[in-house]
Amino acid sequence: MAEPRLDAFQVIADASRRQILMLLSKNNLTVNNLAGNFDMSRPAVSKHIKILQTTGFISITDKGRERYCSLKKEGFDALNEWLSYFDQFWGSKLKNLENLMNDKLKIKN
Amino acid sequence: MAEPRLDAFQVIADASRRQILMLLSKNNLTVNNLAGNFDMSRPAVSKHIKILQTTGFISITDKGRERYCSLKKEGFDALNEWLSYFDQFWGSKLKNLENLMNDKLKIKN
DNA sequence: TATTTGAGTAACTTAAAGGTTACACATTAT
DNA sequence: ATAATGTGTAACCTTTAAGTTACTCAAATA
Repeated sequence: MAEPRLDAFQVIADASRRQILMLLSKNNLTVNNLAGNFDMSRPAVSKHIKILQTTGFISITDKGRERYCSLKKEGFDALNEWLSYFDQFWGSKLKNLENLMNDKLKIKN
Repeated sequence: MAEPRLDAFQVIADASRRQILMLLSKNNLTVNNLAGNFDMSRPAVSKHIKILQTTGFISITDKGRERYCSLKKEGFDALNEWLSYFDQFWGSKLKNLENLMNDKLKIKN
């Protein structure tokens, strides 16, 4: 992969990386733990992890020969900021969340 | 370009497309208007516009031989939803979500 | 100590996004 | 009618992200 230098938008453009983030939102996992969830080779996952780390989406804690991955806020900041800008067009973000929840949870009052 | 079928995340991964959206947030512009803001050729811009249209980020209104582009909410929805999910980890919006849910659902514990 | 296990790196290949130029085709203007 | 303008499409080229296999190395285990 040669360690491409990607920005936050490119980082989340990859479905595998989004899946990694999703998995880490439920448990902190090692590289091998994560790799077990994918069809691709471990080195491929390893590289995705490196990208996620260098772009601030995850942090890694070494524990012996294992490396535990966990979500990190920093990487999401640029994305939140960008979306917030456009939210001006569609009303407040809170409003969106509200609509989203009304849809998802089918709230009846 | 052969009209790749991109998802919302891939759509905004391209800096030129983000720039187009940014320009449209200030004015509704024609294809040529937009192209004037870029170094790349007009056909290249034209293809970006098509991608933005087919993925619901913009809508286009024909006016004679001109095509006016304007922002469209739909395309942003998937992104907002995805980010909202991860916002739960950083608490900033979790508070809002909680309040919202307590309000809407009148959760009793 | 020898072996297995977790993980990173190097070298290579492939698929596809993103650009270009050339062209076609309406619509508008002269 | 002819020319100019706004735009889309086709064919092509280039770059690069993303995958692979093979290898190395350090830490844990037998």
